[in-house]
Amino acid sequence: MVKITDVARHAGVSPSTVSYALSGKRPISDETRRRIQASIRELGYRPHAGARALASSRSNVLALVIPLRTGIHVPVVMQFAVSVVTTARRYDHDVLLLTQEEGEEGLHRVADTALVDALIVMDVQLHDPRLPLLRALERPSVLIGFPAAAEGLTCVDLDFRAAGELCVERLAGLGHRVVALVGSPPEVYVRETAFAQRVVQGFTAAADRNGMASSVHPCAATPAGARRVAEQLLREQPALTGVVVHNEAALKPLIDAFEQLGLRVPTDLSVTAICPDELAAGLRVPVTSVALPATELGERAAELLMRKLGGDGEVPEATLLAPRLIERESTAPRLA
Amino acid sequence: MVKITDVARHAGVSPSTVSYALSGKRPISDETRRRIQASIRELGYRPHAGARALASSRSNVLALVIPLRTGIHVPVVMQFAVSVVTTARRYDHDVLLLTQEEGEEGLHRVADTALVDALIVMDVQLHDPRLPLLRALERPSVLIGFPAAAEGLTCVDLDFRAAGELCVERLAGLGHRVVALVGSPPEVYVRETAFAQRVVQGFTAAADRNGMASSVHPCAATPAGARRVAEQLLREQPALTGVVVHNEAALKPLIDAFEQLGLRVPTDLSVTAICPDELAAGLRVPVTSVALPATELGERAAELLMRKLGGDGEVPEATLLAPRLIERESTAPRLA
DNA sequence: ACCGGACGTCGAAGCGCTTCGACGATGGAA
DNA sequence: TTCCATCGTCGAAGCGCTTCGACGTCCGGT
Repeated sequence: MVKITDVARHAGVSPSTVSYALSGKRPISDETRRRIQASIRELGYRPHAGARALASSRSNVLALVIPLRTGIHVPVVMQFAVSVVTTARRYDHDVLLLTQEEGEEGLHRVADTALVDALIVMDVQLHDPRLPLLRALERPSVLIGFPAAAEGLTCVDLDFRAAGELCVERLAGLGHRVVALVGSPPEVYVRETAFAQRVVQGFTAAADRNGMASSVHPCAATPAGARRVAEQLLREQPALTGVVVHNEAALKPLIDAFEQLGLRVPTDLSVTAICPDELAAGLRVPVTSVALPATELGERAAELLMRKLGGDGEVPEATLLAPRLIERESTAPRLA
Repeated sequence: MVKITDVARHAGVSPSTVSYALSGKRPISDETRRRIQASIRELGYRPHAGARALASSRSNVLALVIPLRTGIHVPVVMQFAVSVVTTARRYDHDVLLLTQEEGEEGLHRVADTALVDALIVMDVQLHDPRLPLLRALERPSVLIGFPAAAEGLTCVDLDFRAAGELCVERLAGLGHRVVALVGSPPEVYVRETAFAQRVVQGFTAAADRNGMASSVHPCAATPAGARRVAEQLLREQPALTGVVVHNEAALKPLIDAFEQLGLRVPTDLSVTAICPDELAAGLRVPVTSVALPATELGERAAELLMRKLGGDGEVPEATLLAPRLIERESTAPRLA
């Protein structure tokens, strides 16, 4: 193994000069720097990660905790992970992969051994048991998703409220006057995450603002549940022409149910959804939807972390990404 | 930060004794060990990863290179990654995530800086440019997939030949006498990977062994291509009752085409496939299939790597996992 | 002409851990 | 009883890097 002293000798300088030439933490003359760089190339020098970490107390590694729970859309997680890795590399950092299974002990381990400099935690629950730990940890972290009490934590997520609004605004723009939100299963509104409620808020606010008649319907994540909701809507809201779906599992069966009940999409009924793009695009009738911007979330999370590590002042505690609606074939102007 | 000297002082021993108590590399009396462990718990000691890596030249981190190319099934990659992480943890190792994008330079970086002790490389191509590097690297590696020349490399993969055989044997067992293999797109047989050819070999061998009439049909990965192959099969092989599909993209359109042409699956035609489970199980007619055992592959890869690191003698260069066929609804006995 | 500061470099002191050699104590073999 | 091997522990020497303080040199300001 070629080490810094070898480079120093080869370039005719001291090891510290090589180090400074590499880090730029002190001025080095162009001439010297060039000579050092030539030596580095010639000898194929690579600084030893462990030694560097020990001396500088910086490992240049981030931890990424990925969820394992069923129900989350795998391609989205993957997209996110890739985006984090790519972004981290731009800042000369690597990414250590942890599974949620490791729990708090895992966080402790990588943080306390100084294996990583910082952490990104995905799939944060409303009352996540890891929160106190993340607050107490001496290393910075960024969460994906918003827990109930986010004070003192840096969080990134899609702005679900705005997403709800956006779906409604789109339907309003197409002339729809009566809309319904088909939401997550009832239990989700209680436990898990706050995002479900945020969607409801946005949906309702936008409907009110536009003087639309609106209603909200939690929906079980099963075909039968979707069918039930579809029937109920037809019965109770005969004037309904616009639906917003925030329930991945129910989206397809819901559309099927509507069509079986005699409503064509988008001719009779316009549908928008908040769900992964692949899901929306892959249906028989591709659905106009607001996607979860996994790549952008990953990038933001990594960048926030780098800023925290850099000590560039404070970073915002909450980052909400603006939703973007992708027009597909499930929406149409309301028939006069 | 609490360090080993703190623990040593607290326990009334020397730092080296603490180290030996932890590593077990020298005998330590029960009494002393207990005292040390109590001190560790009480002080909350965690050895510094960098220091440990520097002193022992072992980082206890594996690199995992995941593919980004489109066309590979994301959930399978994810399953694989999780499995590697889980297995690595059993051996007290962590996993650093690299994307294929980093290429050879990335491998060099993590290996030469001693950031990782060993590497797992997924999605290996037939003539992968990284092979010479992996051979030359001072750190052990395991490949997922078989390149053209695998000498000197440790490779793990599904036994695609046996998978082809298994599909045919199943059809033979159901009484089918005339079978066809609908394979990968023509270009795949040239470039990319050897697995396509292995499936053909297995398919043909098993058909011959069972005295079946058989034919092989490369197939473009498009609905139109699938349709074309279906039509051709009906025309040229009127007695055909069994099909093996080794082409993810063509599976669904192929079945659709058959049914549109008047063949019911499985009544008139039995179909087996080699493809990810989710795909096979998610179709209108769930398809009897041989799955890619991602979890087991990940576990095997990690375990092989640990053995190589442990220096427990030699490990086999090639590990082929036995295929397992999952019975679904696309196969039935041949009608008399 | 003189002084202060920036520039460019060096030497040395660690960072926290592992590991090697050494050494007394113990115990079984001769 | 003597000797040697083993056990259990210690001290010291690094592992390869960063960083701090120091020191000459050069330059511009006064």
